[in-house]
This record gives sequence, structure tokens and C-alpha cells, in this order.
Amino acid sequence: MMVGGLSTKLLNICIASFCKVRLLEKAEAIVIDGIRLGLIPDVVTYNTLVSAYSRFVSLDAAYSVIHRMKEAGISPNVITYNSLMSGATQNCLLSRSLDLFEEMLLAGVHPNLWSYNILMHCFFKLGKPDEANKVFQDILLSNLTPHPATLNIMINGLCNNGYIDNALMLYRNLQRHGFVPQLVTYNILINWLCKTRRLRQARRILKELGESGHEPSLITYTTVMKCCFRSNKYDKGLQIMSVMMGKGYTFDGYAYCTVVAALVKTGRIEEANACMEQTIRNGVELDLVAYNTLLNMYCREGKFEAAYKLLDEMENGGLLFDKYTHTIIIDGLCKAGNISGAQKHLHYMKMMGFHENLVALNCMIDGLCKAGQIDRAMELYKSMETKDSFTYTSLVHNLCKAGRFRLASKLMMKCLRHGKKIPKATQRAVFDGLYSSGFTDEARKLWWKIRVARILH
DNA sequence: TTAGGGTTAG
Repeated sequence: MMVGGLSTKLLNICIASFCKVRLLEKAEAIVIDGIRLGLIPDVVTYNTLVSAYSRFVSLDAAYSVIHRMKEAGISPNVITYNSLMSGATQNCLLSRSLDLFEEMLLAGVHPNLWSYNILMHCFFKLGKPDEANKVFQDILLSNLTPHPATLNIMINGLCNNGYIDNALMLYRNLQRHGFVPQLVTYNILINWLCKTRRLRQARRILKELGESGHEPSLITYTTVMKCCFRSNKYDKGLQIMSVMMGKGYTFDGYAYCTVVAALVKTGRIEEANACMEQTIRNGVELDLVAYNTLLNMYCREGKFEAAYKLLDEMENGGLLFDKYTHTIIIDGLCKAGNISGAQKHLHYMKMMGFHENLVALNCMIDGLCKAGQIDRAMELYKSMETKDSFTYTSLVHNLCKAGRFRLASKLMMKCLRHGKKIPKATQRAVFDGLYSSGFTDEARKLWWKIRVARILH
């Protein structure tokens, strides 16, 4: 429909641009203005709104648009359902997403390739790679031609479910059948190979990316930089950051958080502060992860007033604290020696539904030990359902410092028998402690037990 | 539509 040179198509472009930047109220205002001018919203108008509401607000809000759509005599089509499914999948409402697929079939709407792609993604997120693979096989057997994104979802989903070798095999097979990897494909593989410490293979894929003619993106660099930090190669990681800056990449929240977290971890707080200021100057909108990074920086600096102010800011902005937020607060308080504050927050965290936050409990154990309250740390340890090598290392190390070598030895063996690692330095401290305290027989036995555990695990 | 970021011990 055209009114004085304006058309619904043009109106839809305006609405889509507001939706893209989450300005849904403005998008709705444009719809109303359009109607006043005689421009009738069409299926594209409604689908654009459904997509934005299901991604950024809620499925209920998206359904209210569908209700308006139906009232206007327009039936939801495959794009409407795909938008709902995509929003549900992105927001981890996975069973809702599967229900929507059924609902689409019941409504007599035929799924298209995009519907199957979302369905595959959803199954992978649910940890059901076999189901996802069935969908993929159905696509191959049907008359639908897979989109490169279909293959990327498959490769990433396999990696995400622990099937990296299968993903690599699929990648090679597809290449033999003429598939030209996209930059995204390379980034997916590099990321998972880095995460699983298969660095030789990661380098190979990185080399293939270089030979492909694609220019590595900000995402590629962030992935490699993070990989360096993960391997404690901080200087190399920071060198990559300099290369990125030299190449003129504009850092986004992901890149900044990676750098700030590494600087904080290595105690380079001033540089971290400068980096964070640059982030804010660049207009990067802070999300939950960025807030947590900033919070950790304040806690490490001992700036608790600023930290609490930040927590208020997060709450006022409608951000819900997650397990990272709670852990950072508890660890920060412990490291500042405020054990009772940390315990109060631990209690609050549990009330908020985070009962088994292993990392937070480990921080509490370490905090109690360092405050000289090892028996209370042991009580907490006994009450925990799961423990990891951090739990044991903290306890064993601090028991040694307190001269309680026999208990340290007992705990350490329990840890090693469960196949969990204990740093060599901690093992040595237990052994030396037993020996120098006169428990020479026990020390010798421990040495053999460590060797046996090493062979068995 | 698909890819990158945040927490703990030694």
C-alpha cells in the first residue's frame, strides 16, 4: 500500500531497524503512526514484532502480537513460528521451542529449512545430539538444500556435546563434497579446539583460515587471545590485543571482558581500570558478564562501596544476579577477611536458589582456612555434595600450613583416588610434612599410594 | 538462524 510516497514496505524497514536495537516502543509508535497515515500493517510488520518480542521480551508478549495479527485477519506463517522458536531457543526455553514446532505442524504450516535449523540447534542445546542428527539426516534426505548455517549448527552442536572428533570428520567430509567453510565455521572449530586444549589442531585450522582468503574477525582474535590467557600465557595474549588494536578493530564487550579479566587475574588492576574506562567511553553497553567483570575488579581492589553501588545499578537495570555474581562477592569478601559477610552472602545466595554453587563454596572453604577456621571449613566440606580439586587443594594446603599433616594426607588420597588432580607442590608439602614430623612410615606409604593412584587414574 | 567474554586452590 502506498500513501503519499510512503509504503508499508518502507514502514517495515523502519520498524525492523528499531526492533534490531531493541527500541520496541518506538517500533510500536511507528506502527500507530503508519495506521494514522493509512498504511495497513502486513504479515512482515507483525512478524518483525513477533521476532523482537520473543527474543528480547517474552513469548507471552510475542503471542499478544500474534493475537493482534489474527484480529487484523492475518494468519501466522512459517516465519512467525520460526521467530517464536528462535526466540524460545535463544532464551533457553527449549521444551517450549519443541512444542512450538508441533504447534506449527498442527496449524497446518509447513516447516522450512530455517525451522529445521532451529530445531537442530534446540536439540543440541538440550544435550540431545542424536535427535539433532536425525533432523540433519531428514534435511539431507528431503529436497531441502542445507544452508552453510545448517552445517555450522551441526559442527558447533557436535563440539558442544563433546563430539569434537565427529565434528572434525563432518567438516572434512563436507569439504570433500564441495562445502566451502565460512569464517564462522573456522571460528567454531578454533574455539572448541582451544577450549579442549587441542592446540596443535587449533593452529592447523587457524592456518587453513589464513589460506582461505577470509580475514580473521574480532571473534577469531578474541578466541585466540582467550586461549592464551587460559594457558597462562598472559604476555602473548596481551600481544594479540595490541595486534588487534593495530589492525583497527573496535573492541566490543566480549573482547574487553577477556582483557580486563586477565589483567585483574594477574594483579594489573590499574591497566584493568584503564581498559574498563575505555570500554565505557566506546559506548559498549554493559551486560551481566561485563558487570560481573567490573564487580570482580572492584572486589580485588577492595572497593566494596563501589561494588555495592554497582550491584544496585545492576538490580535497578533489571539484571538478575547469576552464580558468577554471587561467587565474586563471596570470594571478594573472603579475600578482604570479612568472613561473616561472606557467610551472610552465602546464605542469601542459597535462598536465591543457588544451592550447589561449587566455586562459591570453594571460595568459602579457602576463606575459612585462611582465617584460621579450618574446622569450620571441614564442616562445610563434609556438607558438600560435590567436591573438586580446588576444594581438596585449599584444604590440604591449609592443613599442612597448620601442621595437621595426617588429616591432609587422608584428604589428599581421597582426592587422588577419585581421579582428581592435586598440584605437585601440595603433594610435596604433605609428604615433607609427614616426614619431618616423624611420621616416616606414613610418608613412605603415602609415596607409594600416590604412585598407585597415578597409575590407576 | 550458526562463532568469541565473566568466578576458586597451589
